[in-house]
Amino acid sequence: MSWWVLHVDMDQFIAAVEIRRRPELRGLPVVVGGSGDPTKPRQVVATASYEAREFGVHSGMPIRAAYKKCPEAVFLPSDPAAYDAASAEVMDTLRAFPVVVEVWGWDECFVGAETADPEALAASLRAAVLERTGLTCSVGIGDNKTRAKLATTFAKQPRSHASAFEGAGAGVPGVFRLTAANWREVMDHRPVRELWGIGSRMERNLQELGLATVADLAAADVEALKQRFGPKMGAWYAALGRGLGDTEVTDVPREPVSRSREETFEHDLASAADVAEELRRIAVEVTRDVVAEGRSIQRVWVKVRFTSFFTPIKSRKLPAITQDPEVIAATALALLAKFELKRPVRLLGVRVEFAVDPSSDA
DNA sequence: TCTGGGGTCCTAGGACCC
DNA sequence: TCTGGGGTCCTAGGACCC
Repeated sequence: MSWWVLHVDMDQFIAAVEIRRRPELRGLPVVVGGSGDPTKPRQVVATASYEAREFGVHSGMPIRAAYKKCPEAVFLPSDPAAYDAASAEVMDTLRAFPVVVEVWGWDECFVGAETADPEALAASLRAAVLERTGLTCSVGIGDNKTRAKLATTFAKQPRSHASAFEGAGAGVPGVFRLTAANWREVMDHRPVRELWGIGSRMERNLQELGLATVADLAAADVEALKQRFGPKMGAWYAALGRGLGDTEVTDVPREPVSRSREETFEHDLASAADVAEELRRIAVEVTRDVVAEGRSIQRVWVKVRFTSFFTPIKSRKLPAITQDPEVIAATALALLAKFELKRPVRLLGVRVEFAVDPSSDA
């Protein structure tokens, strides 16, 4: 028996939940996102079914672009409450096993377990989720979170790709094992961008240091990385290249530290009065959300996106913590005065940071 | 086809204090 | 008159993730 970290990731989760309640959609291209009206601008795809992906539709793409690529697709509005409920079904199913479940979002979690046969456990988890919820998932098996999370991407690939790897993990559909034993073989030649935590900007930065592949990053001088990216991030990137990561899995949910609301307007706001009015409304709404959760606020951010997509943010710490929507609205408006509002506004957002809850022992 | 919304964490620079 | 180094708080900005 030894400690394993599994990463469970639902397959096309949002689309799958929609198809589950409308079985007639099975096998059709389905695109979920925004209001469900594919002719409306300023909305993006949340999830596309595999059939829609065949047409080149993918999440993050403007819905109007998806409509151009695949006009015959079924376009559905996003229904967060339904995804919340389906997610809870999945997580409860996993918690019925003698494992630790650490939820990471609607459609994924880490599962920590003592087991002699992680592949058998992964198969049991997948079978139970399918039986209880009608939804399918893929499972990455790792000796830490970094490797488990990455393993899932291989678990989702067509078997012809995944089974091309030698060593542990190949053979079982929907499951892949990535550990210290096969890390180099699987990852060395891959671009750093495939690592969990390296985005497009960091890929470019690393490129400038001559680090293109995972093997390059693994062999890089840690001090040079710290010099360039700071003490924490430099050390972290070096570790990432070697597949090192956290082995701890906890079922204690993390306390949120902030909450926000933001809104992209279908038509840009051109007048200062309109901007102020909308900002006030959003500030009051986010305060209402926070108060409903019993939290107080100690800091306020205001985000403004202009038509150019330039998106500055201003923030202010409050002199005293508060739950008063009028204080938050007044603070947001005071912050708004610090922006140069010379061009039309595309988006407004208000984020508030929670006051540290004295009852928590963190 | 212009580019959503909701989060977290890290770094840097200036102010201020000792 | 000029000289220093360290620590902490605050704000801005950047990067990542789903």
